[in-house]
Amino acid sequence: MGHQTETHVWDEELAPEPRGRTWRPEAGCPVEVALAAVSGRWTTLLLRELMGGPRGFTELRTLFPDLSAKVLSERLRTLRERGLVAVERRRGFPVRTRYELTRAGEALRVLLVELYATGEELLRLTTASETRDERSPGRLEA
Amino acid sequence: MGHQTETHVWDEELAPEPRGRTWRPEAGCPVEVALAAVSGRWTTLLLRELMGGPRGFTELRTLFPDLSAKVLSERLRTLRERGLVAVERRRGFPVRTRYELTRAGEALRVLLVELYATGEELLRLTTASETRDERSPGRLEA
DNA sequence: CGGGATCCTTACGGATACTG
DNA sequence: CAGTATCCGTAAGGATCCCG
Repeated sequence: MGHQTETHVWDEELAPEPRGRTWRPEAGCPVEVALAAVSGRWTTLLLRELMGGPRGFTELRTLFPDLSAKVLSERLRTLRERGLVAVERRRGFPVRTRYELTRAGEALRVLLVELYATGEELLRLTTASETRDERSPGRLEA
Repeated sequence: MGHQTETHVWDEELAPEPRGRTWRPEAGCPVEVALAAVSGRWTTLLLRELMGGPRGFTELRTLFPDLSAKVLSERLRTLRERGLVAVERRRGFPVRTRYELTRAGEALRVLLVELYATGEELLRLTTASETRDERSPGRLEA
């Protein structure tokens, strides 16, 4: 069976190149990469906070009282591993740590803004008129 | 203790209004709403496909051979519950079903495009130069 | 101060089999 | 054709305690 890749018509906006033209969730697909970056509970909140500048561990704990130390350091480690956050440790006593976004981490700002905008749009569309089947009369192709 | 909400300086772009100014993952936060919409394995792939027009159940199964019937119908049900997808059933034999995006579902297109763009950017920034600490000398506030 | 180690519980995704 | 029902393994998130 020839794969459907050959015959399928591709939306140039949604899948401009081979990496996006996948038929399974592939780690190399840009969409998956971006989603992985912001995935996990608390992650977007942490990113939002780090967008305001470097923060310390305890500082973050104070800002997010319901976030346990374990999960916080887990999130921060993941963000480090993904190259989105960098750490700086000041020796001495007490120990000081600063977490800050890398360039890659800062690149997520646009996405966060878009997530917010889309979320608001969804809230508008789904709570305003609770009419089932929102589809308007004649519009499929713009 | 007065909550930090009163004293915290807010990024008007990241959190323009109270719903985004949360200190825990709240379901009402627009960012969470948007993330919930695209969350789950296979979800973005299904959305990408539905952006091209209505699709049938078996059609989707054929397009995604590695996606089991259980997970597919699970995803479709979730998307329906979130008001992102609508179903149309043709009676008779054999049964025909068509899944299509609602207006809310179509609103996700912009987000998918942004996810792709951000993902590519991340791939660029993290694979090109594998230098640790990507931060450039002097730039925090633009 | 800034975590790591351990344990537990639930949610998720996948495989298989069956039905209107 | 278009699903549902059942079972199962893994991973994610949280609670608690401990340590340099």
